[in-house]
Amino acid sequence: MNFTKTIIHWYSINKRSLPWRETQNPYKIWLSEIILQQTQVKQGLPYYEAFVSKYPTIYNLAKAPESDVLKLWQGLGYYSRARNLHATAKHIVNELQGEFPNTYNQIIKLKGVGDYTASAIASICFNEVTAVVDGNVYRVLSRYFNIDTPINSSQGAKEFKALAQELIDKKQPATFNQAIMEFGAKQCTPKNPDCTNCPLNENCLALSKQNIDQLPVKIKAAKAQKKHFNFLVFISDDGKTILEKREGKGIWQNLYQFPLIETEKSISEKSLRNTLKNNSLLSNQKFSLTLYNSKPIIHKLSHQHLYTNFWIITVKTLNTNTINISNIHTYPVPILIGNFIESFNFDFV
DNA sequence: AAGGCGGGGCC
DNA sequence: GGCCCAGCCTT
Repeated sequence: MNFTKTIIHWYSINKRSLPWRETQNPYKIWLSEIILQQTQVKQGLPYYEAFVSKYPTIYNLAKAPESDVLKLWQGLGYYSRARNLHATAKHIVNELQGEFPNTYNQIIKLKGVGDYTASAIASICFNEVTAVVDGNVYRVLSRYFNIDTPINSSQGAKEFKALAQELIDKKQPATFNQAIMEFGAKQCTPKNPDCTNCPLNENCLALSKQNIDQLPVKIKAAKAQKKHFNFLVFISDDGKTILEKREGKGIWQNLYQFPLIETEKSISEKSLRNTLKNNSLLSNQKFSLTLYNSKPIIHKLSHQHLYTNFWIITVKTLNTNTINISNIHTYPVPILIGNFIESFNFDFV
């Protein structure tokens, strides 16, 4: 049995039951694909359910405020996905009369949709013969054919796309695309793949050459930088605090945070106290300052390691950017802030 | 071509 | 600690 037939047969036996596999509705498929970008099924599944429940159609999503969409996305990461999702929903409703584009060439024009996502939607919803290439596909193909072209190079992207396009089942592109991804996720895993019980082990070139552990080849990313984040958790006598919206580029765009002092090195309480004396948010009032966490909370992002302190500052009154603490749970915040809010007992206020 | 962009899970 | 995950966008 050849590669394509074997993969599809394996899938028919081993596929997981997942909600987006029960539909060809382009809105739901699109939603699931955006959620699953760089995200494992287990992590994305509850978010998919929540979005379908709160926004059953693209019209519901288009009508929502961006802040609500970000709130529902909170904790999933890569928030540009949520911003683009919302912008694209509005675009389809307002400019395309609510009609989801139905070809790869049209779909890929949508904001937040690249080659992978366009191929997934076009094949699953509209039966177009266009092969998906995601992390799973890179791994399966690089191993089966023993290809060492770096997968995160432009040459690699072209090469693997062309190979997948050759292998795709022209009569059932949707099934093949989902099958090869599922195969990568459950059989040809990154670590310790179960090659002994693999239906492709007879002709897998990397296996015969003992190259499984070396493939796929990936150009290494730069190491994460360390930063020191000092969040100022103001609490006023009348139950207010300060949350600011992160504007511009950079992490957590359009999410909210406590006022932040970012430093190259860690900052002492004494030095922070001096800095605060001249802080306009305090307008020369007396204040008390205590560090909430006993040691810095290390929040690891792909490209930054954030050494974080939460400083509690009680003060009589606040004037700028204040919110009522009783409403704090309605703002979209990065999970680093969200975890703090959850663990810190604001109820006494 | 390279770097930015999250958070969780595994080893 | 490092690596990976149903990638995309900007520079």
